[in-house]
Amino acid sequence: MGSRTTLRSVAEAAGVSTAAVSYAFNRPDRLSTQLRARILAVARELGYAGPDATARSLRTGRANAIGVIFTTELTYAFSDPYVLALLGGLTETLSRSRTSLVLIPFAPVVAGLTDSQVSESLDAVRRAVIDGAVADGLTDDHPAVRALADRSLPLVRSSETATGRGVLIDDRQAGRDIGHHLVELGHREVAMLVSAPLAPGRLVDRADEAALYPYSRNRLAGVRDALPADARLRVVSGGGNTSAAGRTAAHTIIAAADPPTAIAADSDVLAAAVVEVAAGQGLRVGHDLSVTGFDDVPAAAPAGLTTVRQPIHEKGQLMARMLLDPDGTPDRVILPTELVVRASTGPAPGRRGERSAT
Amino acid sequence: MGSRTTLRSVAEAAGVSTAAVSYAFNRPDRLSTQLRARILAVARELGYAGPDATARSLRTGRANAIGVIFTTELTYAFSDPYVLALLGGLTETLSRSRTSLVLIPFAPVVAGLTDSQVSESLDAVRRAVIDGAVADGLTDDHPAVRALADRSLPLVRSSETATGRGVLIDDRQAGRDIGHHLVELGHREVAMLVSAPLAPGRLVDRADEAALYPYSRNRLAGVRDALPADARLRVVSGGGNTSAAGRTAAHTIIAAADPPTAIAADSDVLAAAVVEVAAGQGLRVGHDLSVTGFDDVPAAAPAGLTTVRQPIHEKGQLMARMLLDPDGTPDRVILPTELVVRASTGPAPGRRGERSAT
DNA sequence: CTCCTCCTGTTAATCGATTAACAGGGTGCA
DNA sequence: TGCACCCTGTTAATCGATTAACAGGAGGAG
Repeated sequence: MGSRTTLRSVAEAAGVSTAAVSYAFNRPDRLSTQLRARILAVARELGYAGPDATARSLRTGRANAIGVIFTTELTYAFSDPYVLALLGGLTETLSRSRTSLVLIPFAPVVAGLTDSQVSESLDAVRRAVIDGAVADGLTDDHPAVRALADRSLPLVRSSETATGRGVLIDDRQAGRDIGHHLVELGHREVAMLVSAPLAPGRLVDRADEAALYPYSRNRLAGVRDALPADARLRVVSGGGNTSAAGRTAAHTIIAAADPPTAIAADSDVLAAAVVEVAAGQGLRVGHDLSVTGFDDVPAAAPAGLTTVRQPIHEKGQLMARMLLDPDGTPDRVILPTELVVRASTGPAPGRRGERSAT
Repeated sequence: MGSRTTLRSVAEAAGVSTAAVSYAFNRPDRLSTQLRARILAVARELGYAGPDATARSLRTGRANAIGVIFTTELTYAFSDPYVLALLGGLTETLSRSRTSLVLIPFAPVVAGLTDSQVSESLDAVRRAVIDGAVADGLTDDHPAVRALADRSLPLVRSSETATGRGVLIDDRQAGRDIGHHLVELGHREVAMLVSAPLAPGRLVDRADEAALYPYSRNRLAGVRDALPADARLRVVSGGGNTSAAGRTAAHTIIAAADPPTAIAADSDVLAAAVVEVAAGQGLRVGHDLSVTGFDDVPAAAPAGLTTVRQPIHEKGQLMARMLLDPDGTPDRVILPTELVVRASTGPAPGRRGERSAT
């Protein structure tokens, strides 16, 4: 009376031990059919729906859930095709083992956060009842990653510098592929558009490069590798990887006194924004201006976007599997990428026909 | 040694009570600055990252998380714009209170599930460590909803028959709005395309109607209300609310011996698929065939789709707020909808020019 | 000098389960 | 008859914290 019904109250009402009630719900074979039936009947009568989830988690040490950290505004995250594909892969694998996915919010790192904001944000990370977590695109020294590591939770990362487990792609090689493709087409004036926590359109100098996401840095390095000495590469911030930010940045680039002949974007979202702006300015994409993306999201093919395909869905599946079955999976996997050439890239203007063999 | 470090081991190492350690982490003001510093130092030394999340949840009775049930394949869910908008609204509000969102998988009800499949699926629902849950588009007698109710967790629904709390729209009125619009345009041969757990393209008879989602039934009833006696309405299953299923259904409808002049779809996704198929068959949408959708998702405007706008994002925000602050929010809210007329609807063929005033 | 408060820290009950170890009775078999 | 083994069910320790109630000492007011 008064207090909620628990395993114990059911046991008392049925005149058995709490162990018996527990077995009635968890191990039917440990009890005679009649006793189990009686216990279940008493439970139903008392409105007892089964063992409490939290208590069970505490006792068994399993939460049946894994977490994923969101450092961007969650609202935006649900419009990012990369994130969606990753979530799709994760949940597909998780749901097979009846494991939930916990979306953990962390204050977006738009501007610098004060310490107290960070520690407040960390609260959600610390309080999350999970068996492991996925941190995609976060550096080792990100507060959330650190908090997770401190909790000594199994962690899967997508970062190159992964300590512990990771599923990654060779961003630098992918960058080279893009670079070579553009160079082959005769481009010597290239702009790289990276999503970064910097104002969209802003020119990224060497000092700023530290602020870039690790994958951006690597892709950038790859593009640099591929460019010959006589080529010029400028790096421009695309802001938060949204269409709007991409358009802003695209305008800046295109309006420059000496615009590039090719723009290599960090993501298909940004690339699509560039294509849109370019078309709006009367430029023929693939002729007057070449544009490349990254990821090969579903929208890339219809848009005719040259891009690097990475198996995002599989990445999510694999990350989930690594957390569910640590022993049956490797600690580190590098997934293949592939340059997909479509209509958005073509010979550099003024050099048409010069395309070198293969 | 051997065992993980806990609040207790820190207390012992520091030579204080466990209460002191707890206070050091949760209530700085209860301890002298020096003692707190000493405890924190000892904790750091021992690699103690703070109170265990699960134990804390058990003791305080708060999980700092709310759940949302997914009955469709999760992979698909992340491509459904309605779901994404709802999730966006939910997470936006939740992240402000540092609350996580738990995505709980439940076996998709494609075909009939066996009892054991259902009870296996229910496991995730029972084990979810949450303070409340959102069940969108599920009937009262859905096993997952029942399981949640049995756990006596606060529940927010979007269903008309909501027991407890709910955020809903007037689906029937929305249906009437669509019906009136089409009737005004002179349409008398109308097909309603509903997402339902039935084969796409299949004609839905009165018996099948019980299998429709509640919102579909209500929208259907609304359309029926609006149609005059001389009009004919056929109901067709659009399957699982995907483009692919929608295209299949669209083909069936358009290929019929006596095709309708207007197709009212249950969702913008289905409507867009219809438009695509119709265009592919050389039909001019808005002239030869009128098409309406539902939701007014982002893609609807560019596609020129006539549809009913519902404030999905706000719905999500409100649902979250209801769970976070039960006392400060009403039990039941009906959100407004609005018919948005665009180019996909026009006068019925053979009646052009007859459009009645307003 | 006495009484009252405030400040710090401790005691101990409690949240709601799981499960290894044990025990008693029935069966099967030699 | 004796012994081993299987079936059922119980005992009791444990998972890792939170927090109301209490207590001792310091300082202030009267």
